[in-house]
Amino acid sequence: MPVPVGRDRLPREVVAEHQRARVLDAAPEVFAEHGFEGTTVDQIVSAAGIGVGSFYSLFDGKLGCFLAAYDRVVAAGRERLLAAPTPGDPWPDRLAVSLRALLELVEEQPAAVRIALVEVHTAGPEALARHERNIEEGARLLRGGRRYSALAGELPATLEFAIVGGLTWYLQQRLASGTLTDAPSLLPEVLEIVAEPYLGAAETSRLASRYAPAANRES
Amino acid sequence: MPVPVGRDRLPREVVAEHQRARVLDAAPEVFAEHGFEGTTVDQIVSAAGIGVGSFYSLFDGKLGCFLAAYDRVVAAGRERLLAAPTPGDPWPDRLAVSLRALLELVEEQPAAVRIALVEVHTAGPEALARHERNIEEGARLLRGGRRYSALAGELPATLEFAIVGGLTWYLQQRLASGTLTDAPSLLPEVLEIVAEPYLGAAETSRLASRYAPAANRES
Amino acid sequence: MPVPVGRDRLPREVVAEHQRARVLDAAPEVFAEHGFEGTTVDQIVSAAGIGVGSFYSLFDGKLGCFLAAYDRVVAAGRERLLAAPTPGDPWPDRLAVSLRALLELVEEQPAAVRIALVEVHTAGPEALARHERNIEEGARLLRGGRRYSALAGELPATLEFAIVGGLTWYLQQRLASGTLTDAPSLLPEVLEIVAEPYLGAAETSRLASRYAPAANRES
Amino acid sequence: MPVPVGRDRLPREVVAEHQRARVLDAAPEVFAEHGFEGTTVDQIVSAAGIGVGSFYSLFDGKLGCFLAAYDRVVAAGRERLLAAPTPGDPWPDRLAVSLRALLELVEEQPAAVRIALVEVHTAGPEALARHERNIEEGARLLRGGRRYSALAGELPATLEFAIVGGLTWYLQQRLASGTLTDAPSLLPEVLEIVAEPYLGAAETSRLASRYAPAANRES
DNA sequence: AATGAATGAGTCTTCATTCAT
DNA sequence: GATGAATGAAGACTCATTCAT
Repeated sequence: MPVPVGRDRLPREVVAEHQRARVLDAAPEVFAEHGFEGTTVDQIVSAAGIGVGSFYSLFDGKLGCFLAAYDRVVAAGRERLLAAPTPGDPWPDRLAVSLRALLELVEEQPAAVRIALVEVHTAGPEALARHERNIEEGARLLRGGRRYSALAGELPATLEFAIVGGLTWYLQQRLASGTLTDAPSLLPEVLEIVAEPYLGAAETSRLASRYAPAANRES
Repeated sequence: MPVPVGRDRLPREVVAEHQRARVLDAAPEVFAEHGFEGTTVDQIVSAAGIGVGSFYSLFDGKLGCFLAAYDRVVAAGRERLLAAPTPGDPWPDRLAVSLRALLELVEEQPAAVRIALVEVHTAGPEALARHERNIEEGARLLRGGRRYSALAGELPATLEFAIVGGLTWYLQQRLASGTLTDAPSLLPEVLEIVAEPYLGAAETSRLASRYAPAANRES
Repeated sequence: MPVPVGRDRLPREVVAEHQRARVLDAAPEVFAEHGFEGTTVDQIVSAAGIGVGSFYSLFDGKLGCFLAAYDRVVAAGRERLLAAPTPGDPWPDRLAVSLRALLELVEEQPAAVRIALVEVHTAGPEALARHERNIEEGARLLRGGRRYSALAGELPATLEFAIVGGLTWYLQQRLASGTLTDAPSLLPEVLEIVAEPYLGAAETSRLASRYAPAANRES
Repeated sequence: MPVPVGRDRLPREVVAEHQRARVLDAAPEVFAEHGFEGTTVDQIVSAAGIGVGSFYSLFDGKLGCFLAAYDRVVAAGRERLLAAPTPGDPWPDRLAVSLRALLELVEEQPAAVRIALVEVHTAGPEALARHERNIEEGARLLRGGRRYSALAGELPATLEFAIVGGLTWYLQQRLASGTLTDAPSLLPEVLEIVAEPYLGAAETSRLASRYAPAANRES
């Protein structure tokens, strides 16, 4: 594989991207800890190990930084949830695998999840607008499950929003209480919230025992 | 000029209580509009028509005022929800009537509902702690419905939290979009979220048609 | 003379006005020393002996303070120049007396004169606009002298602006060089600049010897 | 590959000088638009098409750049004003031709004139000192006209400063108002300000009609 | 007891200057 | 030699809280 001729195009841009990445890596932790309003730019730059000046050349102020971090967190999460399931599998299986991936994400990056679900509400109208678009996308994906429901016709139009809300609440609660050491073990409960309205209790239970780790199957 | 003995022992306290009430009446509107961090003490005292000095003799700072307003709003809401149903009635009917009362409350005092469900997340750990206690109380009340469920044994332990989360989300969404002109008509959907896990689809539907206003029964 | 009934309406407003006055007294010195851009709000509040917060409740920022100081300085100057001459006197005499008053003002309050004539150019468009209006007023007043001129018809339309410019320049120069210890003695030169175009050299000379202090007549 | 001896001894210096020239060409426009304090180094280097690093190796900071630009502008202006008149001609004619050249300069390079006459006041003491030296030189040149004045003995010592001040003011006013499309046509007024004190009204008028463009002679 | 004028710590942001590449 | 990314000191301004009247 031939290396492109030319001395070092990379360095400059790579470094810039690298710095942006450092900030976007550090920002969620800071925003998650203090909230959007309570976070100061100084806290962010300290955590990222850059100067204030660099921060302002990298982002359009504190809000710009939050939005960028939010977008990145959401993009990474979407990617992960969509990449997890095997393409040809039936919807219930794909849903279960995606939710398991979500739980793993929550365990690995609680701060990222927190800014995507909680802090986004406090960062002004633009953040809220983006959040709503993302929630709607989530609801749209979920709605695909209606074809698997015997009760499809009776399901209320806002079901998906209620599900997303319930799920968010559930994760938030776990996040806040700090008791989230074995996230994947929560899969049965999460499936209960998300899948049961479409598949019914019995099928949901079967799905849970198929995808939950062994440790939980015996409970 | 002799002052009548005991002239204003009462008045003083009464006036103080009256002023506290004025502030607690005005505060939810202000906090709901600007968020906790975004609200200034000046905005509160202006809305309440008192001086800053009085404010600080009445409350322990901005946070103290928020907590007091939150407590009052929650107490009034609990009172209302508990007082609405007829004591001897069966649980499903009492639930439906309470939820209808909740929807009326949302319509009448959206700001109060908003600080109780949304802004409370941004007012620091003490606010969060109180909120969690209240949510737990709500979940405890709801849990009483399990005895009516055929599936009682299979219901996940966190079901009630998910329900509260879904309900909160649902109300929040409606609140934010500003389209909440006929709150009581939402009763069927709300029952779907709250009651269906316990009573099943059929019974929930029957409950809805019994307590929803006529206008919606025909839909 | 009966004192108005009522405890103390004065104090509050008097104090407020007093503080404003303190700032407006101190500001010209600071602005004159560092220029508009070079002056910091901290320098102003230190000089005035108040806190930053008070400053911002008194004025609409640094520019607001400058404009207020400029207006006050101009108003005081106009007042002084207009009040100096004896109403019934002929124009040349009134002009001479006004100019003598101006020179006294320059000697007493060089900082005030400096912000009115020099710094005003660096404080943005609003300051410039006000300055131009004032200059035009000065030119208008001066134009009254044309009726005393034998050459009235031939005088260029912009004569008055050139005179004001020349006078400004002259004062500025003296101000800048710091050699302005006996301002009134400059009256003959100032009359030369301002009055000569209207009255001619001979009459101007006579005017100067009539209004200049004795000490200079012999030179 | 042998490099030709002495290949680029010149080029290096030439390039440096070339870059300096590019900056000094661009700087007046920038300083004239934003004022000295309001101008950022970034604006200058962007306009000049060089990097910040180069800027700092070329000049001693922003002030150094301004001073260099000021000097260059003044030198070019002096050159032009001195080169315009025919050496052997009488002083009044040489003055008229120089002033016409000045007006052409104002029309061609308003930004240069602006930094030389206006912005120089806001660039600190060193700039002011240089400015004063230049003004004094102008006054000295002007003073040569006294020998042509019948009133030579009576002319005040500061006449020349007042003339320069009046002229500056006049040009500034025209520059600021943006109405300076046909600068040479202003020659009669400018002569009125500058030459009349020496030559008297009649001779000044004759001078104007001799050097003003035809279009104005008929007025 | 009630008021609101006064305070100043703390925030976001800009920009002249340096220095590693 | 030239570049521009990085720096951080410094500025304008806000607002929770205090305290003299």
